[in-house]
Amino acid sequence: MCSRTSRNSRTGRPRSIEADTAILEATRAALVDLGWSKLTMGDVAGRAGVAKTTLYRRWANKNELVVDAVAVLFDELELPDLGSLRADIEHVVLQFAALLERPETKTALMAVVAESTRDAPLRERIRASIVDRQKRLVLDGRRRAQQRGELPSDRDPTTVEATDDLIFDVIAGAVVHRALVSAEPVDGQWVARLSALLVGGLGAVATLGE
Amino acid sequence: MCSRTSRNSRTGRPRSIEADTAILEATRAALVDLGWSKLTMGDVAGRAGVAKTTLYRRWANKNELVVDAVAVLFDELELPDLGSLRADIEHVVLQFAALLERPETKTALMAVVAESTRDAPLRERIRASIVDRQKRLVLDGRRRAQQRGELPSDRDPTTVEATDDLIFDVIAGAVVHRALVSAEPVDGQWVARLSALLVGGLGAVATLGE
DNA sequence: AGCCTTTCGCTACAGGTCGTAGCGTAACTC
DNA sequence: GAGTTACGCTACGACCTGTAGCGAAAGGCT
Repeated sequence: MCSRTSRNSRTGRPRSIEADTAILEATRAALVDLGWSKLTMGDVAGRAGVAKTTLYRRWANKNELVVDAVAVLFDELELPDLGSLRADIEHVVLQFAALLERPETKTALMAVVAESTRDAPLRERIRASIVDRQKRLVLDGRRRAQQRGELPSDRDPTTVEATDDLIFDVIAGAVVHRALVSAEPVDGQWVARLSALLVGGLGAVATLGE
Repeated sequence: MCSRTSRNSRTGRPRSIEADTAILEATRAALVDLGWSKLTMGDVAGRAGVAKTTLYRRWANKNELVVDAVAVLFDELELPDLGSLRADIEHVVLQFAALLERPETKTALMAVVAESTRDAPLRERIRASIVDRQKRLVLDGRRRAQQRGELPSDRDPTTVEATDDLIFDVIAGAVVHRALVSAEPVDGQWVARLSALLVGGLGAVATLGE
C-alpha cells in the first residue's frame, strides 16, 4: 500500500503502523488547511509527529503520498441495489459527488492526475487505488440492469468492455467536470437530469420538464 | 488579456507586445519540455529572452501565466454545420480531444483547474478564457439541432439553460476523463459510441454492434 | 529639444522547500 | 547477545519564489 522499498524482511525493527496512519491522516488535514500547492512534506511530518526523513523512507514524493492519503476515502463507495438502473445511477453519482465536495479530494484529485500525465508509475498508482475502485461500480450496475431486463444482454465481449469504459468515463467525467470545472453543485436535480440523459438520450432530457 | 496592473495610461514607455507573445510561446515550450510541475518562472524568462521581473510585472504567478498561455489554443475550436446532431457532436469532440492530446494542454489544464479550487480569481480567469469558449459550441449545436427538428423546441428557459449546462459537463467531462484519467485514446470508434449514447441513451449504445 | 512617466534588463537578496547524508538510538529476529 | 532495520534529529546544498533597487530605454506632452 505505501512504501515502494518495503522489502518485507523479517529481521530488523519493523515499520510503525501507527506512523503510517498518522501520516496519511496528517496529509488529509494539511490538504484541508493548506490545499495541494502549499502542502509541504515538512508540514505533514510535523502534524504527524514524525521526522521528515520517515516520510521519504516510505513515499518517494508528495504525489504518491497524497494519492495514498486520498485513496482510502474511496473505500466508502458502495452500490446498493435500489431496484432500477436510474435509481442506482443517481445514488452512486451522489455518493461520488459528496466525495468530490470534500476539501481534501477537491484540491488533490485533479492535481495528482495532472502530475500523472508525465509520471507513468504515478498514473498506475492512481488507476489501481482510485480509478479501478470506481469502475467496479459501473460493472455491477450494468450487470444488474441486464438481469432486470433494462438493458439488452451481452453479445460481443469486446463491445461490452468498450461500453463499460465509455459509461465510466461519461459518468465520472461529468461529475468531476460539474464539481471542479463548472464549480456548480451536484444536487438531486442535476443528477436526475444526468440519469435521464444516460437512460433515454438527449430527446428524453429535453422533455423532462413535464 | 494579460496583466492585472495594466493601468492603461497613455504616458510612459509602452509594454512590449512582442514580449507578451514571446513569453506565452516560451511558456508553452516549457510546458512541453518540463511539464507543469517543473516549469519555473526563471526558465520561461530565459526562453523568452526577457528578465524575470518582466514576467512578474504582467502575471502575478505561474497559474495565471499558464492559463493565458494555454487559452489561446482554444481559439481553434470551431463548429461547422455538418448536417446532423451526431456529426456535429463527433466533430467537436474530436477537435477537443486533439487539443487535450497536445503535451502543453495535457499537463497544464488539470493543474490549473486543481489550483482554481482554492483560488477564486484564477477560477474566474479559467472560466472566462477557456470554459466559456467551449460552452458556446454546445449552445450553437443545440440550436441547430432544434432547427433541424432533431430536438424538441424550448419551453421553460431555465430548463433549457440547465440542460445546456448538463450537456456541456457530460461531453467535456467525458473527453477529459477518457484522455487524462483513463489515459486511453479518443478515437473515432469511441466518439461514435459517445454520440450514440448522447442521442439515444444506454439502450442505443448497447446495441451499436449491429 | 527637454521633461515626465513607465517599462526594461540586470543584480542581489531573504525566505522557503526539496531531498539527502550522517549520526546515535530504539525495536525486533534468530 | 549479535545482527538488522527503522527512527528522530540535525545539517546541508541546491533550487525556486517574489521583491527591491539601480541605470538605461522608449514613449507622450509642451
